[in-house]
Amino acid sequence: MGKETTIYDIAKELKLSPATVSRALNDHPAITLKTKSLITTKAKELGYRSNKFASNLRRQKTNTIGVIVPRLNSYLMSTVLAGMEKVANEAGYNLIISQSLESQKKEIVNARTMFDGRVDALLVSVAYDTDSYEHFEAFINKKIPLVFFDRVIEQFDCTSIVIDNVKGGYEATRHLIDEGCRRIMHVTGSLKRNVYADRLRGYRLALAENGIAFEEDWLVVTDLSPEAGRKMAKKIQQLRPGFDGLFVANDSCAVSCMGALKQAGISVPGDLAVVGFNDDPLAEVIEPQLTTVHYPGKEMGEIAMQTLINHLNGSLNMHPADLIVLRSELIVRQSSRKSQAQGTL
Amino acid sequence: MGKETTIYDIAKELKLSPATVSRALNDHPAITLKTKSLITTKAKELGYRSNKFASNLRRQKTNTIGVIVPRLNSYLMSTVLAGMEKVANEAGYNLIISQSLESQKKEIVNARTMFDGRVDALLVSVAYDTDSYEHFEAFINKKIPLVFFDRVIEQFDCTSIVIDNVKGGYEATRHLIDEGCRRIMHVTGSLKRNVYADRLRGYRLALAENGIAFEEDWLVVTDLSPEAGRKMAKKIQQLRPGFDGLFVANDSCAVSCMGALKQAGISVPGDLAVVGFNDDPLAEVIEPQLTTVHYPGKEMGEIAMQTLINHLNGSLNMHPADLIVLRSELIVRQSSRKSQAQGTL
DNA sequence: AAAATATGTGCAATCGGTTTCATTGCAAAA
DNA sequence: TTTTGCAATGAAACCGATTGCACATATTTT
Repeated sequence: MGKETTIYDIAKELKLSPATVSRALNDHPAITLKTKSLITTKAKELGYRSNKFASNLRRQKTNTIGVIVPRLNSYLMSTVLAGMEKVANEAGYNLIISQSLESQKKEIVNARTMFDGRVDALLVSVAYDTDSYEHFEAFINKKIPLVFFDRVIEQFDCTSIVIDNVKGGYEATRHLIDEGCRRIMHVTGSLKRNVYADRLRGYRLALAENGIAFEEDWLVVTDLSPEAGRKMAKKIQQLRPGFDGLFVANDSCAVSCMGALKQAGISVPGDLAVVGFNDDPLAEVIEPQLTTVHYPGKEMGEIAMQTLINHLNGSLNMHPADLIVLRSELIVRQSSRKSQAQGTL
Repeated sequence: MGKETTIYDIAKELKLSPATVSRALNDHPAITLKTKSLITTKAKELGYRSNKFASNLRRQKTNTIGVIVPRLNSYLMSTVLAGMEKVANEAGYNLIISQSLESQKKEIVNARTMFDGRVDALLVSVAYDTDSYEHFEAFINKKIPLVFFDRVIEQFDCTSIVIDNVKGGYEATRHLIDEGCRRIMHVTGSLKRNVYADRLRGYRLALAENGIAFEEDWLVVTDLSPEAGRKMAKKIQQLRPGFDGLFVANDSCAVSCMGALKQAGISVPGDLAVVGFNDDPLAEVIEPQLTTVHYPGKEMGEIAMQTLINHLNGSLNMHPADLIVLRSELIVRQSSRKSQAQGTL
């Protein structure tokens, strides 16, 4: 609680005005080099540190960027955040991170908090069940830059950073078909979310393109949790030998499903070829290794943040309706290699 | 950029003073219920939101808690952070999160930023190579609550939240011995860090207790990355059949090591029993499933944050030298079941 | 009925930088 | 020598909420 030194203290000691001190510390061109060095030296001597509140209050700027994610503790999201933090930190911005825990209600509260906290910009990946978007309007109205990533919404003309989920879904399915699958189940998340809706679109596109008629009960909407994966395994077991392919929209669900299938004596890929999504480290560890779509999480975080910061610094005009699509690609591993694995069982 | 409404606007409209408005909005007891509801109604009508800068400036409090972690994108850390965020959010605190990327240099910069940002408190898990601690002294001097978790330092009389790493290391090693191992390699991280030093201590304790002489070259210090795990596998292969047990201080390293061992034709646990640490989801997925020490990450985050907030709110005196130790326990899975697995090979 | 005590509001200072608009001093131009 | 121009610095008004103290009513006590 020792009293902080302020620019007034520095000014008094040097018999200068606080205005000059402020300018010197901000490297204002109108101040002599000599005066500047005098002031910075004294500042160091007194252990001065700028009071951000005062500065923020005056300049109406926080140097803080808000991020709302569904959850912090998922491989994908923590990777994206790591990328964001790195870029933001280097650019001198602070990150306020909060998680919606997949609930719209909490997302609304978080958005409000960010708004009241006067963040300079907001980055959002929306929750599982979000279906109204008024809580973001305040940002639009106040022209606070708002960027969506991964799980985006088209409601507003905001910059969005995504991967090509249609392509990802298409390639995953197409690959299964190429491996000889004809009856491919698709396990996914809420179709309100672009990521899942688009992957489904890709899936259906691949089916159609190969003359396979899609049936409603090939599609299962779940919360994509590991438990959901285990439940799916049970279901698949009962329907046997209904399906020969399985495309799950998320690796952790796919992996737990594979584990349960294995226990049930169903062979992957022999009986059922499996493809996941995201390229979670789990995918490389499970046996057989999981074919999946690589998701460039860190790059997404870095690019989203960089784009935003460029915009905040005025070096780049973020056109309202910008869409940035990152490359993702299918990583083929053993879980889908039906053609080579026939002998396994 | 529309002009914000302030308490002055509300005051003017209602012909009251800003002081009254401020008090009403803060639920001050000296204001009539009638006046209060009048004011809150008008505030809502005008879309008022408090200006935190002004408030912070006046009250010298940010309602923000800083967190510095080695990295955001590790299972353990993202889980801890998820716990912290949850509690902080519920208590109305914001979290500023930054990562040191295991570098002391960045940790110093981050600490400085947190300090200048006037966080109300700071939570830290120190970087891999940190070996001087002056960057935290500023917090001590200014009596800003400083709490270490997981990777703690004894330098300061700060509250620390840890698990009993000695016990964890002891139980892991003891278990290997019970399973019949006599030559147990220990792969760990920097011994500057309590977590690794203590696990090593537990390891040696277990060896000593069972009359096994520890040899220097049983101990390998690495960065515990997956690559390190793969390298270890190669080394083990060369030394064969030097070791019959392996205790790795972290699951992701243990898992990648197991994968490489498997490829090299070394059977786990038949040839080599393996135990990891942390209970990463990977541990349950690898085959054989990895015996490991469960680490209550979410609880650690929640408890660290709750303790801190209680202290900030004055409801709990955090004695300077408080140490909170969370329970962790060995989870026995197949990777260490030597006694039952003899037949495998 | 007068005095003492509550009760509800307002005044004005304060928090610490930032910034506009002078002002001062000195050198170059007339 | 006087004027003009510019460079460096200062004075003071912000930014918006908080809060100690004063003050005016309203209520209770004597």
